[in-house]
Amino acid sequence: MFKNIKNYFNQLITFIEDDWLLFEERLSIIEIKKGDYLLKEGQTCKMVSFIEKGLVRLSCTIDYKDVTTGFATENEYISDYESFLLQQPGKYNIQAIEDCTFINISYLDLQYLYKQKLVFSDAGRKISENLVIIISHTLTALLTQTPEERYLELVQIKSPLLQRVPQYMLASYLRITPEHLSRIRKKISGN
Amino acid sequence: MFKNIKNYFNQLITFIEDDWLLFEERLSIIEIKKGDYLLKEGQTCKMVSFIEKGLVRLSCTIDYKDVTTGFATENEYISDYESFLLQQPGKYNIQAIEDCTFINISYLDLQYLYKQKLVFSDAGRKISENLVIIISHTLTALLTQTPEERYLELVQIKSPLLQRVPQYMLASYLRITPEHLSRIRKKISGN
DNA sequence: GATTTCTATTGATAAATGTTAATATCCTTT
DNA sequence: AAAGGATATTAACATTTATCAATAGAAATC
Repeated sequence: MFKNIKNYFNQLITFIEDDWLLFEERLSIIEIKKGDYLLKEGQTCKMVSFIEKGLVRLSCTIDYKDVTTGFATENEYISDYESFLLQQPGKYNIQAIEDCTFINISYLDLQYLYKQKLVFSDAGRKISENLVIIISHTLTALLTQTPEERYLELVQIKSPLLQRVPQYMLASYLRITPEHLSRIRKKISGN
Repeated sequence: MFKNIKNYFNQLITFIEDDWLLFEERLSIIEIKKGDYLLKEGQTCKMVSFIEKGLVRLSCTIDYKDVTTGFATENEYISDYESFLLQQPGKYNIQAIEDCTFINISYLDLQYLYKQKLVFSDAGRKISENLVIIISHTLTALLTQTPEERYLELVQIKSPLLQRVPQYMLASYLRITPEHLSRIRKKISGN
């Protein structure tokens, strides 16, 4: 069951067998169906979820409209990090675009582990650092690219994702209307 | 000399006197003049810099144009985190908008400290977590607000900063042209 | 203090993107 | 297979924002 999450951690850090045991007994598993929510805005995010299977989107409501701000899929983490880290009510929804299986660790269990051994604090630091890299890159892309360029990069880097996400959600993520995305796609495909 | 940086850390974590000694002997001080660069794109960012005095901007070059992506001032950190964390050449410049004094810690010294004591790894984790919160918030703002709304928030939250930054840099940061910012300001001030 | 350079504003026009509405396509469900 | 609902495309038009050009204002340099 924990093969994927173990692989993920092995890329970051060296756990000995004993660390794994301590870690695994803190994990919980949740399954939800397509369309269902793992987290709704206004709730305090209690856990970080490793995606064992499926695809989710991160969204929030702006001017009564639902805006997709990110996607995450197999072997990635998802959480409302701001809400999770501050343990305050957050602004984000996490919704399953496909049936999903999550492996979760709660805030309290994580704090417990951080205090137990340096290796856990190190792992937490590295995961945070990775997040900084990922979010920084997203931010830079948004600051420096046009919608068309962002779409092209998405096609290049996350092509498999495009097949699994409805276009209107992609448009929302790219910060353009579905109509405009449709025009960009037409233009790219060669008028 | 290290009063400000100590205050900053005391908000995050409890260092004992011994920790401070270990920490302080790893710090270095750099001063640069207005207009000069602490880091230029293409270089690998070797350190994280606490701003003791002054004001800097983070920028990168897009289509031969210089784009401001962030500001940082007294009692904040600045770095090209992506370049720093990966120890790879980066895309960002750090330029002094005013004469600056930085207190720096190098990548290698930081790795050394992380191995010494849990408290340093914990501090590093918390700083990364703070960064995640800050960058996430910036990202969300960019995803969900119009240029005018972003300007108004900037006025509210970082009013002192506005006095110190030329308007064309602000415009670049808001992702609009200086002309457009000028029009927004005119409109807000009451036609 | 005059000159020069950089910065900010304004107006006219162009380009990009959004809005609305109609139609077409695809997917479910029956 | 038909019906219904969701999603995607297309067109006409509106709005936002950028571009270009000219001018005004501010700040640095001599």
